[in-house]
Amino acid sequence: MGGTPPDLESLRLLTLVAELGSLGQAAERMRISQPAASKRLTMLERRLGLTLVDRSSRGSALTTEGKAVCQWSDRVLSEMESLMAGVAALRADQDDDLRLASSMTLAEHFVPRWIGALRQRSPDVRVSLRVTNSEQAAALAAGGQIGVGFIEAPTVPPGLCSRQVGADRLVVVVAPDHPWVRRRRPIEPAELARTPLIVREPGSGTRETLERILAGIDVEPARPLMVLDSNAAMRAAVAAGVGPAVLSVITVREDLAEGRVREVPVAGVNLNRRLRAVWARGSRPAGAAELLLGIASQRLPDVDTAA
Amino acid sequence: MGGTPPDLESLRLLTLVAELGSLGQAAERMRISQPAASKRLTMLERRLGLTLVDRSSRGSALTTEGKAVCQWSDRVLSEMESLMAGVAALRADQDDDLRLASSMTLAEHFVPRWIGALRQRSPDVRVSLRVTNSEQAAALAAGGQIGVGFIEAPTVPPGLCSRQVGADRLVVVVAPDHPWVRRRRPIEPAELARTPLIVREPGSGTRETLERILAGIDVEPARPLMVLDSNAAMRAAVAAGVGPAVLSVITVREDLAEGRVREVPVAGVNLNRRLRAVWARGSRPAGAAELLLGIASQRLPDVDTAA
DNA sequence: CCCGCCCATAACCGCAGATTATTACGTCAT
DNA sequence: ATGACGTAATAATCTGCGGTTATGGGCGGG
Repeated sequence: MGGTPPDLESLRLLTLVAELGSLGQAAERMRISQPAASKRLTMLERRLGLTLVDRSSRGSALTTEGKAVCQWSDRVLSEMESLMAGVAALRADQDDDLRLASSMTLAEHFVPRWIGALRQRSPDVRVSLRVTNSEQAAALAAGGQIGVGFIEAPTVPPGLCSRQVGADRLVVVVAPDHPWVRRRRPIEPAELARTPLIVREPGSGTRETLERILAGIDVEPARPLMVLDSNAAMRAAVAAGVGPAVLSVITVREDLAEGRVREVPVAGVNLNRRLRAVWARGSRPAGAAELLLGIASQRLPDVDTAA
Repeated sequence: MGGTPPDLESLRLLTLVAELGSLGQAAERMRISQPAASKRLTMLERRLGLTLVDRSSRGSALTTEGKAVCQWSDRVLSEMESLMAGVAALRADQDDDLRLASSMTLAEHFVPRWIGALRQRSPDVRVSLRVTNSEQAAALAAGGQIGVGFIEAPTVPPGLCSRQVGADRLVVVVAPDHPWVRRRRPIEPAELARTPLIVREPGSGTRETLERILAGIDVEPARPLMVLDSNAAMRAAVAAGVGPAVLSVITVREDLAEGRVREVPVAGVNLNRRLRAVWARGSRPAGAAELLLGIASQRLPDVDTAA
């Protein structure tokens, strides 16, 4: 009764049944035969141990439970679509209409979604994406190799125009059993600077922002406890109790919500930062690039920037 | 070259390789043989058209592209985990330690995640969930049939204690080609009240909140244009141009971000509302219920409540 | 130098999931 | 009534994905 995760095709089928109100039509939309769809759905219900649809002789409607599962499925499928959009962009490395580069954080959470939205509206544009760090992305934008770059650096490098596409905040995180969790008052920046931390590699926007903050303090910063080149690795290291780290709240939102790591307040420094789209001064984005910028800034991501 | 979506097992394998640094160890963790893992990964790379891992004779490390895909995969897998947690809770309808009921909106976006976090920490608690509307959930809580209910009603029904677990805002949304999109000034509440709208069924928190707002205006409200009992159906109807609707910003965030629907500002009414956990007065949540409440309110969801 | 760990390839096989053909059930129009 | 058209379920069959075991080939450390 452990419950094996269902495959995405079945979930997609469920959403189609919800949308079209008929199992056969859903089957047609998926380019499979009607019996196949029927069996799949039965199989899905057996796997989940739930009755998802009411079959009547003039159509099928979702049960209450079916609706709930359908909504959760939508989210899974949506993430998968983002993944596919990202992959398509990673793959098309030439012969493309719009070249992008992005820092890790932005690439992880936003860029694939924007690309997906762009492709929905103009499906024929070829988009390519390079995932690097903020420094590299800015350099590529300045050099004209890409149309638009997405960076999270504290300042806009010279020679670039920019537009804000989101907001972010750095947080100090530790494992739930770390002594800092029990503190009653925020820690002081000086103490943070003296503590060996898990940090990203030089050139990353996160690292650079951190250094800029600690540079303002009259304390010799401690040597890094560990240098990692991916946010996921850092999250795992923090949760495993290796030590404290400073990370974008976006990347650890889930870990925080589920209690795998804890946030430690810091006194008196502004850890907010802006996420920006950048492009070479003089070459105003046009066509696909313009459209993408519109999508990206049309609705700024909701981020908790409050203390 | 359309690109078939990969199966979740392969994505999981990728994340395990990233975590463990070795294909063989990842295979072991997944309870499959090493050759199977090797073949799967090769297959995945062929499917996506990308080189994801650098195989060396003393381990495997992800390429830059591999890291990006791995992060996107994490999100897909995380949503699937939520789905499974939700399904497990829907299924266990008796013989359980903690009974929950939730409105649609909360059930869609938050409750499965909280349940998942709860199960991670104490895997042996049996949780059950009923998905209804706010009115029903509150009634179940008041009647003692459930331990905790999650509602989005504007007021706390009598006889219940509550605790805020999130914030939300209602928005007026229309299709991108609706005349309201072109307006330069916010629409007046009276005009909204006079317009036939797509609404949820009576008893839903969304409907109730809307009626409470429109009741404050000295205008006879128009009859509904269409009554639907699921947020997804409303989103589809709005996007299809059926008419305007008033929905939780949470449910339409993606549609807004990707331009499928547009938000129409409303003048002079407060559309914010609180998402609450409720329980019967007198029976303070204990045990699993207490833990879940802690998880839910430990970190309030980041929601854009600003105008 | 050989033994360990890593990964890839080969040959085999079982089962999930597709197909077509057929049955059964309701609704509606004639 | 009755047949036409929609719905979905069942039966029989087959293909191929994804698993297994067995084996071979680099590379590093004791």
